[in-house]
Amino acid sequence: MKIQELADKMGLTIHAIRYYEKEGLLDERHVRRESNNYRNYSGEAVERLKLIKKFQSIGCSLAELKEALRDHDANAHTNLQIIDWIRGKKTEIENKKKEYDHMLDTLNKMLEYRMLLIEDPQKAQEMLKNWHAGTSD
Amino acid sequence: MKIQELADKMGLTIHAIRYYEKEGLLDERHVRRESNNYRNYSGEAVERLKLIKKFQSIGCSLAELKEALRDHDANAHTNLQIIDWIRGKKTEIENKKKEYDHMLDTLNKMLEYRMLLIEDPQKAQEMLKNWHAGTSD
DNA sequence: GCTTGCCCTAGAGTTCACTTCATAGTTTAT
DNA sequence: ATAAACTATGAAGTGAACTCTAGGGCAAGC
Repeated sequence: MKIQELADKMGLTIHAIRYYEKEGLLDERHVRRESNNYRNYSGEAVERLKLIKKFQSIGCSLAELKEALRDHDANAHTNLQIIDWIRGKKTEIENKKKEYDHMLDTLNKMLEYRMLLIEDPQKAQEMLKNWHAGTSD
Repeated sequence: MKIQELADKMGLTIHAIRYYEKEGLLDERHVRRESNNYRNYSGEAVERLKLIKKFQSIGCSLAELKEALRDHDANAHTNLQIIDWIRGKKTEIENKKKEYDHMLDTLNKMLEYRMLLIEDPQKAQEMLKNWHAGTSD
Protein backbone atom coordinates (compact mmCIF):
# COMPACT_ATOMS: atom_id res chain seq x y z
CA MET A 1 0.00 0.00 0.00
CA LYS A 2 1.41 3.41 -0.94
CA ILE A 3 1.30 6.40 1.31
CA GLN A 4 -1.71 8.20 -0.17
CA GLU A 5 -3.80 5.06 0.00
CA LEU A 6 -2.93 4.59 3.66
CA ALA A 7 -3.60 8.24 4.37
CA ASP A 8 -7.04 8.00 2.80
CA LYS A 9 -7.81 4.81 4.67
CA MET A 10 -6.81 6.31 8.00
CA GLY A 11 -8.07 9.84 7.53
CA LEU A 12 -4.59 11.29 7.88
CA THR A 13 -2.38 13.32 5.58
CA ILE A 14 0.68 11.77 4.02
CA HIS A 15 2.68 14.39 5.88
CA ALA A 16 1.40 13.22 9.24
CA ILE A 17 2.25 9.62 8.41
CA ARG A 18 5.78 10.51 7.38
CA TYR A 19 6.05 12.60 10.51
CA TYR A 20 5.08 9.64 12.69
CA GLU A 21 7.73 7.58 10.99
CA LYS A 22 10.34 10.25 11.53
CA GLU A 23 9.36 10.37 15.20
CA GLY A 24 9.95 6.64 15.46
CA LEU A 25 6.33 5.52 15.84
CA LEU A 26 6.56 3.27 12.79
CA ASP A 27 9.30 0.79 12.01
CA GLU A 28 10.18 -1.90 9.49
CA ARG A 29 7.14 -3.97 10.47
CA HIS A 30 4.96 -1.19 9.19
CA VAL A 31 6.82 0.40 6.34
CA ARG A 32 9.52 -0.67 3.90
CA ARG A 33 10.93 0.79 0.74
CA GLU A 34 10.32 -0.35 -2.80
CA SER A 35 13.12 -0.35 -5.36
CA ASN A 36 12.12 3.18 -6.39
CA ASN A 37 12.40 4.32 -2.78
CA TYR A 38 8.65 4.70 -2.36
CA ARG A 39 7.29 3.67 1.01
CA ASN A 40 5.25 0.50 1.07
CA TYR A 41 2.96 -0.02 4.05
CA SER A 42 1.92 -3.36 5.48
CA GLY A 43 -1.41 -4.26 7.06
CA GLU A 44 0.30 -3.86 10.38
CA ALA A 45 0.74 -0.19 9.59
CA VAL A 46 -3.03 0.23 9.63
CA GLU A 47 -3.25 -1.37 13.07
CA ARG A 48 -0.37 0.74 14.26
CA LEU A 49 -2.01 3.95 13.19
CA LYS A 50 -5.26 2.85 14.83
CA LEU A 51 -3.32 2.33 18.03
CA ILE A 52 -1.69 5.72 17.66
CA LYS A 53 -5.09 7.30 17.21
CA LYS A 54 -6.44 5.56 20.26
CA PHE A 55 -3.59 6.80 22.41
CA GLN A 56 -4.08 10.27 21.07
CA SER A 57 -7.78 10.09 21.84
CA ILE A 58 -7.01 9.57 25.52
CA GLY A 59 -4.86 12.64 25.64
CA CYS A 60 -1.38 11.26 24.99
CA SER A 61 1.30 13.40 23.45
CA LEU A 62 3.41 11.85 20.71
CA ALA A 63 6.31 11.65 23.16
CA GLU A 64 4.25 9.61 25.61
CA LEU A 65 2.90 7.59 22.76
CA LYS A 66 6.37 6.77 21.57
CA GLU A 67 7.27 5.43 24.96
CA ALA A 68 3.99 3.55 25.28
CA LEU A 69 4.41 1.94 21.88
CA ARG A 70 7.98 0.97 22.65
CA ASP A 71 6.83 -0.73 25.86
CA HIS A 72 3.90 -2.27 24.06
CA ASP A 73 6.28 -3.72 21.46
CA ALA A 74 8.59 -5.03 24.14
CA ASN A 75 5.72 -6.33 26.27
CA ALA A 76 7.47 -4.42 28.99
CA HIS A 77 4.62 -4.03 31.44
CA THR A 78 2.48 -6.28 33.53
CA ASN A 79 -1.24 -5.91 33.60
CA LEU A 80 -1.02 -4.27 37.00
CA GLN A 81 1.48 -1.72 35.76
CA ILE A 82 -0.81 -0.88 32.87
CA ILE A 83 -3.71 -0.49 35.28
CA ASP A 84 -1.63 1.95 37.28
CA TRP A 85 -0.77 3.87 34.14
CA ILE A 86 -4.44 4.11 33.14
CA ARG A 87 -5.33 5.35 36.60
CA GLY A 88 -2.61 7.97 36.38
CA LYS A 89 -3.93 9.12 33.04
CA LYS A 90 -7.43 9.33 34.46
CA THR A 91 -6.24 11.49 37.31
CA GLU A 92 -4.41 13.72 34.89
CA ILE A 93 -7.53 14.27 32.83
CA GLU A 94 -9.74 14.69 35.86
CA ASN A 95 -7.42 17.46 36.98
CA LYS A 96 -7.77 19.19 33.66
CA LYS A 97 -11.50 18.88 33.98
CA LYS A 98 -11.28 20.50 37.40
CA GLU A 99 -9.56 23.50 35.86
CA TYR A 100 -12.48 23.88 33.52
CA ASP A 101 -14.86 23.51 36.45
CA HIS A 102 -13.09 26.36 38.12
CA MET A 103 -13.46 28.46 34.99
CA LEU A 104 -17.15 27.63 34.94
CA ASP A 105 -17.50 28.66 38.57
CA THR A 106 -15.98 32.00 37.76
CA LEU A 107 -18.17 32.43 34.70
CA ASN A 108 -21.25 31.52 36.72
CA LYS A 109 -20.41 34.13 39.29
CA MET A 110 -19.94 36.68 36.54
CA LEU A 111 -23.25 35.69 35.07
CA GLU A 112 -24.98 35.87 38.41
CA TYR A 113 -23.65 39.37 38.92
CA ARG A 114 -24.76 40.47 35.46
CA MET A 115 -28.23 39.05 35.96
CA LEU A 116 -28.56 40.71 39.32
CA LEU A 117 -27.50 43.96 37.71
CA ILE A 118 -30.72 43.80 35.70
CA GLU A 119 -33.04 42.79 38.50
CA ASP A 120 -31.55 44.61 41.45
CA PRO A 121 -28.53 46.83 40.82
CA GLN A 122 -28.14 47.56 44.51
CA LYS A 123 -27.76 43.91 45.42
CA ALA A 124 -25.32 43.58 42.55
CA GLN A 125 -23.23 46.31 44.12
CA GLU A 126 -23.17 44.40 47.37
CA MET A 127 -22.11 41.28 45.55
CA LEU A 128 -19.18 43.15 44.08
CA LYS A 129 -18.09 44.31 47.49
CA ASN A 130 -18.11 40.79 48.87
CA TRP A 131 -16.31 39.28 45.97
CA HIS A 132 -13.99 42.12 44.99
CA ALA A 133 -12.73 42.86 41.50
CA GLY A 134 -15.67 42.71 39.15
CA THR A 135 -15.31 41.45 35.62
CA SER A 136 -15.83 44.78 34.06
CA ASP A 137 -16.52 48.21 35.53
CA MET B 1 6.74 51.30 40.44
CA LYS B 2 9.45 49.62 38.38
CA ILE B 3 8.95 46.48 36.41
CA GLN B 4 10.46 43.96 38.81
CA GLU B 5 8.39 45.29 41.67
CA LEU B 6 5.23 44.96 39.64
CA ALA B 7 6.23 41.50 38.49
CA ASP B 8 6.76 40.36 42.08
CA LYS B 9 3.49 41.89 43.19
CA MET B 10 1.56 40.18 40.40
CA GLY B 11 3.39 36.89 40.28
CA LEU B 12 4.47 37.45 36.70
CA THR B 13 7.85 37.69 35.02
CA ILE B 14 9.07 41.02 33.73
CA HIS B 15 9.14 39.42 30.31
CA ALA B 16 5.45 38.61 30.46
CA ILE B 17 4.61 42.17 31.47
CA ARG B 18 6.63 43.65 28.63
CA TYR B 19 5.00 41.13 26.33
CA TYR B 20 1.53 42.24 27.37
CA GLU B 21 2.51 45.80 26.66
CA LYS B 22 3.84 44.89 23.24
CA GLU B 23 0.58 43.10 22.54
CA GLY B 24 -1.32 46.25 23.34
CA LEU B 25 -2.90 45.14 26.62
CA LEU B 26 -1.34 48.02 28.53
CA ASP B 27 -1.32 51.67 27.52
CA GLU B 28 -0.27 55.06 28.85
CA ARG B 29 -2.71 54.81 31.76
CA HIS B 30 -0.71 51.87 33.03
CA VAL B 31 2.85 52.50 32.05
CA ARG B 32 4.99 55.54 31.25
CA ARG B 33 8.67 56.14 30.85
CA GLU B 34 11.03 57.84 33.26
CA SER B 35 13.77 60.11 31.99
CA ASN B 36 16.14 57.16 31.90
CA ASN B 37 13.67 55.25 29.74
CA TYR B 38 12.74 52.85 32.53
CA ARG B 39 9.11 51.86 32.64
CA ASN B 40 7.12 53.29 35.52
CA TYR B 41 3.86 51.57 36.37
CA SER B 42 0.83 53.20 37.94
CA GLY B 43 -1.61 51.67 40.40
CA GLU B 44 -3.93 51.19 37.46
CA ALA B 45 -1.41 48.77 36.02
CA VAL B 46 -1.99 46.46 38.95
CA GLU B 47 -5.73 46.52 38.36
CA ARG B 48 -5.18 45.97 34.67
CA LEU B 49 -3.04 42.92 35.26
CA LYS B 50 -5.60 41.55 37.69
CA LEU B 51 -8.22 41.94 35.01
CA ILE B 52 -5.95 40.23 32.49
CA LYS B 53 -5.46 37.36 34.90
CA LYS B 54 -9.16 37.04 35.48
CA PHE B 55 -9.86 36.85 31.76
CA GLN B 56 -7.13 34.28 31.39
CA SER B 57 -8.57 32.27 34.24
CA ILE B 58 -11.81 31.86 32.35
CA GLY B 59 -10.04 30.50 29.31
CA CYS B 60 -9.48 33.60 27.20
CA SER B 61 -6.61 33.81 24.76
CA LEU B 62 -4.61 37.02 24.70
CA ALA B 63 -6.24 37.88 21.38
CA GLU B 64 -9.70 37.60 22.89
CA LEU B 65 -8.50 39.46 25.92
CA LYS B 66 -7.21 42.30 23.83
CA GLU B 67 -10.60 42.69 22.22
CA ALA B 68 -12.40 42.35 25.53
CA LEU B 69 -10.19 44.97 27.17
CA ARG B 70 -10.66 47.34 24.27
CA ASP B 71 -14.43 46.99 24.58
CA HIS B 72 -14.20 47.27 28.33
CA ASP B 73 -12.25 50.52 27.98
CA ALA B 74 -14.74 51.88 25.48
CA ASN B 75 -17.71 50.68 27.51
CA ALA B 76 -18.78 49.19 24.21
CA HIS B 77 -21.24 46.56 25.40
CA THR B 78 -24.55 46.50 27.18
CA ASN B 79 -25.15 44.24 30.10
CA LEU B 80 -27.19 41.92 27.90
CA GLN B 81 -24.40 41.63 25.38
CA ILE B 82 -21.99 40.75 28.15
CA ILE B 83 -24.40 38.13 29.43
CA ASP B 84 -24.50 36.60 25.97
CA TRP B 85 -20.75 36.61 25.82
CA ILE B 86 -20.46 34.86 29.17
CA ARG B 87 -22.95 32.25 28.07
CA GLY B 88 -20.96 31.66 24.89
CA LYS B 89 -17.82 31.21 26.91
CA LYS B 90 -19.57 28.77 29.19
CA THR B 91 -20.67 26.67 26.23
CA GLU B 92 -17.16 26.72 24.86
CA ILE B 93 -15.71 25.41 28.10
CA GLU B 94 -18.45 22.87 28.56
CA ASN B 95 -17.57 21.50 25.15
CA LYS B 96 -13.96 21.16 26.11
CA LYS B 97 -15.05 19.35 29.23
CA LYS B 98 -17.03 16.94 27.07
CA GLU B 99 -13.88 16.05 25.17
CA TYR B 100 -12.26 15.11 28.45
CA ASP B 101 -15.34 13.12 29.39
CA HIS B 102 -14.93 11.16 26.21
CA MET B 103 -11.32 10.49 27.06
CA LEU B 104 -12.37 9.30 30.49
CA ASP B 105 -14.96 6.98 28.96
CA THR B 106 -12.25 5.42 26.85
CA LEU B 107 -9.90 5.13 29.79
CA ASN B 108 -12.61 3.57 31.91
CA LYS B 109 -13.26 0.96 29.27
CA MET B 110 -9.55 0.24 29.09
CA LEU B 111 -9.46 -0.08 32.85
CA GLU B 112 -12.48 -2.34 32.91
CA TYR B 113 -10.83 -4.59 30.38
CA ARG B 114 -7.59 -4.71 32.36
CA MET B 115 -9.40 -5.51 35.59
CA LEU B 116 -11.42 -8.24 33.94
CA LEU B 117 -8.18 -9.66 32.60
CA ILE B 118 -7.21 -10.39 36.18
CA GLU B 119 -10.51 -11.74 37.37
CA ASP B 120 -11.74 -13.55 34.31
CA PRO B 121 -9.49 -13.56 31.25
CA GLN B 122 -12.11 -15.31 29.18
CA LYS B 123 -14.67 -12.60 29.73
CA ALA B 124 -11.98 -10.07 28.93
CA GLN B 125 -11.47 -11.79 25.59
CA GLU B 126 -15.16 -11.47 24.86
CA MET B 127 -15.03 -7.81 25.78
CA LEU B 128 -12.26 -7.30 23.27
CA LYS B 129 -14.32 -8.94 20.53
CA ASN B 130 -17.26 -6.68 21.19
CA TRP B 131 -15.23 -3.55 21.40
CA HIS B 132 -12.39 -4.30 18.96
CA ALA B 133 -8.85 -2.98 19.19
CA GLY B 134 -7.54 -3.45 22.71
CA THR B 135 -5.11 -1.03 24.27
CA SER B 136 -2.18 -3.35 24.21
CA ASP B 137 -1.71 -7.00 23.23
C1' DG C 1 35.84 53.64 40.11
C1' DC C 2 34.37 49.11 40.29
C1' DT C 3 31.20 45.61 40.98
C1' DT C 4 26.63 44.14 41.35
C1' DG C 5 22.18 44.41 39.98
C1' DC C 6 18.67 46.54 38.03
C1' DC C 7 16.82 48.32 33.35
C1' DC C 8 16.48 48.66 27.96
C1' DT C 9 15.83 46.59 22.98
C1' DA C 10 15.52 43.37 19.28
C1' DG C 11 15.36 39.07 18.10
C1' DA C 12 15.86 34.12 18.61
C1' DG C 13 14.32 30.00 21.04
C1' DT C 14 10.67 26.99 23.21
C1' DT C 15 6.81 23.24 22.68
C1' DC C 16 3.70 20.42 19.88
C1' DA C 17 2.01 18.26 16.01
C1' DC C 18 1.89 18.94 12.31
C1' DT C 19 1.68 21.81 7.45
C1' DT C 20 3.78 24.05 3.72
C1' DC C 21 7.40 24.81 0.60
C1' DA C 22 11.08 24.09 -2.61
C1' DT C 23 13.14 20.99 -5.33
C1' DA C 24 13.48 16.86 -7.58
C1' DG C 25 12.86 11.93 -9.02
C1' DT C 26 9.10 8.26 -10.75
C1' DT C 27 5.03 6.51 -12.80
C1' DT C 28 1.05 6.70 -15.59
C1' DA C 29 -1.81 8.39 -19.15
C1' DT C 30 -2.29 10.51 -23.61
C1' DA D 1 7.37 12.63 -25.68
C1' DT D 2 5.30 15.05 -22.48
C1' DA D 3 2.24 16.34 -19.03
C1' DA D 4 -0.25 15.04 -14.92
C1' DA D 5 -0.09 12.83 -10.75
C1' DC D 6 2.37 10.55 -7.45
C1' DT D 7 6.57 10.02 -4.60
C1' DA D 8 10.83 11.66 -2.11
C1' DT D 9 13.82 14.91 0.90
C1' DG D 10 15.04 18.64 4.08
C1' DA D 11 13.90 22.79 5.86
C1' DA D 12 11.01 26.38 7.09
C1' DG D 13 6.46 27.99 8.78
C1' DT D 14 2.33 27.85 12.10
C1' DG D 15 0.23 29.52 16.65
C1' DA D 16 0.22 30.67 21.53
C1' DA D 17 2.32 32.76 25.19
C1' DC D 18 5.72 33.46 26.64
C1' DT D 19 11.20 32.69 27.81
C1' DC D 20 15.81 33.47 26.96
C1' DT D 21 19.93 35.69 24.96
C1' DA D 22 22.99 39.18 23.47
C1' DG D 23 24.64 43.48 23.97
C1' DG D 24 24.14 47.44 25.98
C1' DG D 25 22.85 51.55 29.39
C1' DC D 26 21.84 53.20 34.36
C1' DA D 27 22.11 52.98 39.58
C1' DA D 28 23.61 52.05 44.27
C1' DG D 29 27.00 50.53 47.59
C1' DC D 30 31.84 50.21 49.06
